[in-house]
Amino acid sequence: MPELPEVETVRAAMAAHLVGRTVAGAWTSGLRLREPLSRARVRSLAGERFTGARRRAKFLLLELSSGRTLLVHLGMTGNLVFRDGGRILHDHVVLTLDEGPPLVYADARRFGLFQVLTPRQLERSPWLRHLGVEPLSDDFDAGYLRGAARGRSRPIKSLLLDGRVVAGLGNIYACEALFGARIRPTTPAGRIGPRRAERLVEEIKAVLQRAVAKGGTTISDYLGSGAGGRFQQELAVYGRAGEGCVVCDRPLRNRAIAGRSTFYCTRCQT
DNA sequence: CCGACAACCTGACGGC
DNA sequence: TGCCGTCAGGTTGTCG
Repeated sequence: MPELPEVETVRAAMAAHLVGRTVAGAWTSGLRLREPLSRARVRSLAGERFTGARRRAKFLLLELSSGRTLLVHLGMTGNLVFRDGGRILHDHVVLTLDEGPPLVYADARRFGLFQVLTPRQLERSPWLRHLGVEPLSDDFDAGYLRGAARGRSRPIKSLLLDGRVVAGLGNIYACEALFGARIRPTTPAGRIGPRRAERLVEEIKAVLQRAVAKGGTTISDYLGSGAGGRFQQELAVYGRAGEGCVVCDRPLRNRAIAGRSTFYCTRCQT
C-alpha cells in the first residue's frame, strides 16, 4: 500500500502509459471518498488529454490539456491501475481512454482523494499548502532537519511523520530509517546532534531510494501484472515485533509513538 | 507545543 | 464455520 515509493512507482507508470492518452469516457461510483466526488466533475474529464504526471508528497498530480489537474491521493487502500474487464467492488472512478485498457481508481476504505482542480483551486488546495520539503530533494539535508528540530522536545519519529516538516515520509520508512541510523524513535528531536542528523537524512534518502528502485513495498500491480513490490522482504524492523533484530538478535519492540505503531531495537537504537 | 484520540471506511486476522 | 475484537501503510482536526 501506498507510501511515497509506492506513489512514485504509480507516478512513473502514469508518465509512461497515461501521458498522451485522451479520456473517451468517465464513470464514477459517486461514493464519497476523503472528500465528495462530484459526478459532473468526473464526467467533465471526457475529451481531456493527459499532459504530465507529477508527485508531491504522496499526492499524484496528473496534468490535463485544459490546464486543470487531477489531484489523486491513494489513502491507505487506494490504487490507480490500468485494467480491462469491467468494474468490480471498490472501483470509484473508471476512465476509458483512446487507446489501451481503462484507468481505474479503486479504494476499499475510501480514505483516498480524487479531485479535478482548476489551476487556481490547485494553488489554494489545503491538501498541498502546508507541505514541507520533499525528502528526496536536495533541500532536505541535516541543516534543514536540525532547524526544524531545534528546541523541540517531541520524539524524532513524530517530527519525521509531520508533513509540514518532511512531505510524505510514511510510518514504514520512518521506522526503517531510524533503525538504519541507530536512533531511538523516542529521542527528543532537538537533541539530535549534527552527526546523527546527517546520518538520519542519509538513511531516509537511502531507504526511500531503495524502495523506489524495487517498486515499493507492496503495490506495483499498476499494469495489472500482480507483481508485488519487492521491498517488503527487506524491511528490517517494520512489522517484526518479537522477532530478533537483524544486527543483535534482541527481540524487536513495538510501541505507539504519536499514535502510530513504532518498531525498534532497544539495543541498537539509542 | 505536544500527545492522545476520533474521524473517515473496509478487510484481514487471531482467538474462541 | 462463524462471530467478535483488534489492527492497518494516511491525514486532519479537536481536546486537554
